[in-house]
Amino acid sequence: ASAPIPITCSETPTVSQLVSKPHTSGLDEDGINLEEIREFAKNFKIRRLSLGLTQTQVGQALTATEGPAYSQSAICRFEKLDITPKSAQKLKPVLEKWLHEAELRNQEGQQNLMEFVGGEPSKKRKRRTSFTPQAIEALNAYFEKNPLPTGQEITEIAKELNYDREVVRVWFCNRRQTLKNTSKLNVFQIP
Amino acid sequence: ASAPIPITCSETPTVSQLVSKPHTSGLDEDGINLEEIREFAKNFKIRRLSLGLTQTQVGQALTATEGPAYSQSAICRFEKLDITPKSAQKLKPVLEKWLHEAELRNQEGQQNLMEFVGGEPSKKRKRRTSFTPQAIEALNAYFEKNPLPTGQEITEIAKELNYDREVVRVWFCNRRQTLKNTSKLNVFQIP
DNA sequence: AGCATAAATAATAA
DNA sequence: TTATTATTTATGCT
Repeated sequence: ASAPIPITCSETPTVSQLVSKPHTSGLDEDGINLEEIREFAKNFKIRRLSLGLTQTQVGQALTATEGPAYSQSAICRFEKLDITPKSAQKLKPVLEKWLHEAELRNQEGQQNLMEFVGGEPSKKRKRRTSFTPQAIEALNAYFEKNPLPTGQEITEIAKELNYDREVVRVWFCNRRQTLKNTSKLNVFQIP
Repeated sequence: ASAPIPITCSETPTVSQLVSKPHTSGLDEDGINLEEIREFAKNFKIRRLSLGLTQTQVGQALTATEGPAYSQSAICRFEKLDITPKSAQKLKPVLEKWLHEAELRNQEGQQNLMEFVGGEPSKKRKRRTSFTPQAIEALNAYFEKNPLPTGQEITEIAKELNYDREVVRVWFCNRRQTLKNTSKLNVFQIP
């Protein structure tokens, strides 16, 4: 059979669904200890944050060291237990081992950890950009014409205004966000 | 290893600048224990995250309970030690007391913590909007009537709302997942 | 002293 | 998983 087109989503429930069921003993039908996974997921997040690592960093580091690739989304879903028990069971030991190793490196020094994670040792936060009034005016004009420019258009705008492309892209993101918030404010609570 | 943090300005230096100076004993000229403040700031962040609180929540809660108002920026600057020793010294006991109280409440249950913090107990994360508000309203109405529509029903809904059938199908998939997960989202709840 | 918003991070529709 | 939205954190400014 080729190219099956499922009409409904998989019926396999996620860990968070199963673990909240009151009458299960903590083991699912495959003998997976859901309660243990829940505990670990909670703990994992706190330990990750204690190390000062992001979901993205963990995903990228795992992708570099282990076989399969792990995206930021995958780590996010594990922490929220928004995955099936089978997936969680498979991922748990990988995360456990990696995190333990990371903590050991961290004790040897922050530098060792960053080396282990694979990122640049001291990636600094980008300096906050100050747009000139002229640039803001121009950006707003573009935004009014099209609040959701394509990648090509962003590149052109950035070139025209002589700003970094990424900076322009983020400006549009934040501008959409701000607009959405303010218009919502007007809808729900008019002073 | 070198600390590339030049203190060029003539203004009062921040804690993070002072604490990184190699040959100070940890006490500044006013007898403030900078090392202790640094330790606390680091610890405060981890404990805050363990409680699942944002800087904004802490600031708002402090504003409500204590005398002076604290913005999210203020909490941020404290955690990063981007403040003068004098300010840090003043803020530290306030944060310490508040956080301890929050942790006690948390042990009594997640609900107690949220009550203490002052936020709405079950404030749901706003949903990402790729549909128009009208469409979402309609979709939710359909979903309430039947969260698991047949292929035929999906086709009809899609036609009615003038969206692609596949788009509507996926919306229901994600909607089911999201609903189930968000109601059990609380990782930190006491079993 | 803190607002406005740029940048970074987490969550999620597709 | 990818690409984007939603949320949180950080900082330039006055």
